[in-house]
Amino acid sequence: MTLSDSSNFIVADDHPLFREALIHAIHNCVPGAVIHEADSLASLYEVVEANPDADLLFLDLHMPGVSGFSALAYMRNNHESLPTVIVSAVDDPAVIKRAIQHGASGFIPKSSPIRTIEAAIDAILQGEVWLPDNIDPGGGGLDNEEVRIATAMSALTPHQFRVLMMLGEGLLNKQIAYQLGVSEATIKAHVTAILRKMQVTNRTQAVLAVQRLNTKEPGLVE
Amino acid sequence: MTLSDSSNFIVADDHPLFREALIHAIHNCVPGAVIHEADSLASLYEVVEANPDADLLFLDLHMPGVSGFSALAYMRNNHESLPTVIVSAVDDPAVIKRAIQHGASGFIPKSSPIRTIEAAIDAILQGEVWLPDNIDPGGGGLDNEEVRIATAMSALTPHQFRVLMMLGEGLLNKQIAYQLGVSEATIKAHVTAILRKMQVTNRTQAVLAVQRLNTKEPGLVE
DNA sequence: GTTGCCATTAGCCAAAAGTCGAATCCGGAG
DNA sequence: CTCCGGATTCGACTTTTGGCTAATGGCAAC
Repeated sequence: MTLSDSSNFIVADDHPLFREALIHAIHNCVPGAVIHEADSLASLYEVVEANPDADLLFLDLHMPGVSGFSALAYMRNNHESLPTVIVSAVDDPAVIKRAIQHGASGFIPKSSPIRTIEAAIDAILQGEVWLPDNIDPGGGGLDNEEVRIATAMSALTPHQFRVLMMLGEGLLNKQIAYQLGVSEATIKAHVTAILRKMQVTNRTQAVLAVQRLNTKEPGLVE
Repeated sequence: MTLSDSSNFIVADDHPLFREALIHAIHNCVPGAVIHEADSLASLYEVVEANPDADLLFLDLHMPGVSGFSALAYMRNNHESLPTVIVSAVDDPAVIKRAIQHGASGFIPKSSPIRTIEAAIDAILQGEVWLPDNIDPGGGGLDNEEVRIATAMSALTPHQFRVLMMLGEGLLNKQIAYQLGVSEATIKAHVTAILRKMQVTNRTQAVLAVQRLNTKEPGLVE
């Protein structure tokens, strides 16, 4: 009941069954909605590029190619006009808080009953920020270091971001080049740019930086 | 009131104030106890080597040089006769469960009242496994991958383990060599041995493996 | 169009990483 | 004591990284 007849949504989740269920819920909320699917970081790129006018992105925290808040931080700063809702099996309050602080427009735990999920979708389409019950997004802000990393990461170009994620899998330049179908020289150029922007001096440190956005553990008190 | 007059304890924690408080509590439980202190991974090594007959180790989860379960996994497999109690500011049930599954003889949250800490020490000296209230160590076991990593890590020699931890800080071979006072060639040899034992092909992958023992996030469901 | 950014690649070079084999040291078994 | 195995050390060699320059083409904004 919410929008024009040409509502465009993107659902990014690597679990086909859940994707289908989510799409079903969306259709219940917005009957005429057009929904595009992605099941990996690579396909998410394609879909987002192909649909720059999308109204909302449902993003799983863990997909092949990305894990944690990396993708969220990147999407938020490179496609500011595309609101992003996190859909995740994790329901740790700290994770939810961090997602919101990284710019998510809502957080839907996969464990939610369908009724709740539909209510969440409705609320978010109204422009609200939807959170599970009993979650207070207030309180302490993000770790300084985490903000710095997220900011640096959002300054990466799409290709650089993909390469960074592959560094995070421990791949060699050669392997990355092969998988992306480009020459090793290209990857080296990307890596150099990545190290600069992330303000680190080698790939291991870049990977460690990414890890800080990919774990529940923010900065470890005491 | 528990043991012979020559009880030997080791307290490893980088926070001087807390170390003192813990030592005080131990003295209350075992008046004649001899207590050795360590405030880093390096000093922990020295103290453990110097006191192979120690009766119990109180180990903080986060010290300069190590973070997470790495040190626990290593100690448990290289000094089997030395029971280890984790003392940590973290009190996430999942973390406590994993500590026990990695072979800890108990878990004492730093937030515990002194009375409780003393009760914990008493219980552990009796040979019991002490846990905070309302923690059930049962349930799902450790991630397969996590077990493999912990096992591989426990096969490392002391030097190799230290080098691995320093890899985990993103240091260069050169820097590690300087800090340990040996040549770069030596570090390279250690790294090669580490890569073999951890069954990975480069340092980035080794660091990623270590990270899996250093975060709350075990294997990420769904 | 012109300008600027991104992606791509080559080529070159210096530094870092990783492999191999060998020397040394050291603690325990015989 | 001698011998053995592992830990530690190190140098020589190969591969991988990372930095720099320069050139190409595409695409979007001005």
